[in-house]
Amino acid sequence: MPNALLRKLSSFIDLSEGDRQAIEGLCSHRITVEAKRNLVREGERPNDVYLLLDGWGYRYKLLPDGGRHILAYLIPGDLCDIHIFILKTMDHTLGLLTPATVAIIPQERILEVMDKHPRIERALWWATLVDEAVLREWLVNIGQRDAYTRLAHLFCELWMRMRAVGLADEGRFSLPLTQEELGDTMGLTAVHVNRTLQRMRAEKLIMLESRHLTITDAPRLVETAGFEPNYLHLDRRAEIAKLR
Amino acid sequence: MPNALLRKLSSFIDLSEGDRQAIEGLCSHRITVEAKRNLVREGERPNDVYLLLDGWGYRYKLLPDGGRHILAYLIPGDLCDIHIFILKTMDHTLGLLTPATVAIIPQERILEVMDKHPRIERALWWATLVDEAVLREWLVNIGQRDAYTRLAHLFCELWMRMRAVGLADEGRFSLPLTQEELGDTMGLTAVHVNRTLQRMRAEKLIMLESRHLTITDAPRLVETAGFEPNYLHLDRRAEIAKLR
DNA sequence: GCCCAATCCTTACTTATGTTATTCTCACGT
DNA sequence: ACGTGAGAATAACATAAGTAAGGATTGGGC
Repeated sequence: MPNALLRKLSSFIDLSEGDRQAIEGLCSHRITVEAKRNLVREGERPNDVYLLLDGWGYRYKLLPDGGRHILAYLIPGDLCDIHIFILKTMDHTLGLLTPATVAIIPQERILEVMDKHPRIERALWWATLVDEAVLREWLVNIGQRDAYTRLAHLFCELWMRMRAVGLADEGRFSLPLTQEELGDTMGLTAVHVNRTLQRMRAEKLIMLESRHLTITDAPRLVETAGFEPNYLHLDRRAEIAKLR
Repeated sequence: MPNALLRKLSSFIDLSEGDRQAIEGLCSHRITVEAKRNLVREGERPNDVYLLLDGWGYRYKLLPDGGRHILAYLIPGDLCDIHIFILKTMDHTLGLLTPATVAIIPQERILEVMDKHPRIERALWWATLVDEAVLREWLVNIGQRDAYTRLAHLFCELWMRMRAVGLADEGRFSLPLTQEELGDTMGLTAVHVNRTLQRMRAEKLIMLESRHLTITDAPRLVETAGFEPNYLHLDRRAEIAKLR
């Protein structure tokens, strides 16, 4: 299995053989973690950078009233904040949704590699900025769109991101999220997520079963979502992965 | 009038005299811009970094259906993304709400200063990461809280941020936002913002008049918002500006 | 001092989404 | 095979927030 980080960064910038080896090197210390574990909790200050190689992770905050809001999903190739050590403490929690393979990279290693490989440094910054851009788009999504459009938009985004790391064939990919988790992501209740998914199924846009999403009518899904992939900043190689 | 950026960064880190002068130097090229102008539009690729010295700015995205969502407010001392040049194009627009004084800093100047002054580099990263943390909190705000709590939370945040740059005395500060703009920020209609403000006034939490917000019952406002300022990462000097 | 436009406020009515509760369906462990 | 529990699916009902439209204020430009 190819290295997801390598694959992701390559879609942004051409890497030399040395760059590639350096990236492989970063992933050398791997651990496997069971589902539902937290990697870093709100209030803590991690010493390492985590890189997800396999499985799904997520960022979330808990509210005093027991609510939870999911802030981001991490798929293979995604890094947690490479500059977290500048801040005193985490303001949210980073957890795993599925069993996962995680590379643990000590701060110094990352800094050293970024120092020696300017292209990697640039690519890592790109990845960080894209994460932030995704956050902005989620804000728009929740703020401005109704439940149906919102879910459609999320599915389009996850589809594109999974494709970018080679984890979606055609319109089908792993989506290990419960309706409750989808609700906590979109600011909806699980009940309403269910209603909305029924409708999307009835209208033959998607199939969602046994933790896999199949997009059955991509053009219409993209259209109803008003999905514009520019915020993912896949520009350079985006041609390869055109929407249709 | 003191330099707002200097003031903000000082609340995070102790700066040397040299650092201070370097920061002052960054602000040397100033322009004044009239209200409602855009500084950088979606799709463009700016060459300079903008620093807001006076007035209010905001980031927003327009939707195909004519909707608008406001992603962030910029108050004096705030910078626009110092690494925007890594991405090919802006995925949102940066505009001004009021007449403003803006410092224009060429990329190279910023890079040069960051290179020569590691403390400034660190402080600028801190500012960037805080901006992102604010984005996350906004997502939670819109996703999980009702209109009343949402507005209360926004007011708490803006109050804290204005205080951090010395622009709020007691519970009063400039808030040049129309109800429509508040709505586009919180994912609400102007009508509902109005209703909600009425209620907040009736319950004596705030006064909002002639573009100024006065917080009349801070403890209750903070409590109803469930406001936890940790995400603003004001840790070091936060003691000075305790909530109550 | 007066006009115009923007902002604000208000009302009556509609609707999307939340709430609560019950049943259904598997996957899994013993 | 059997029970258990998490997740999914429904249903009836409640409510927060949206819509549309009009009137009241305000403040800046002449």
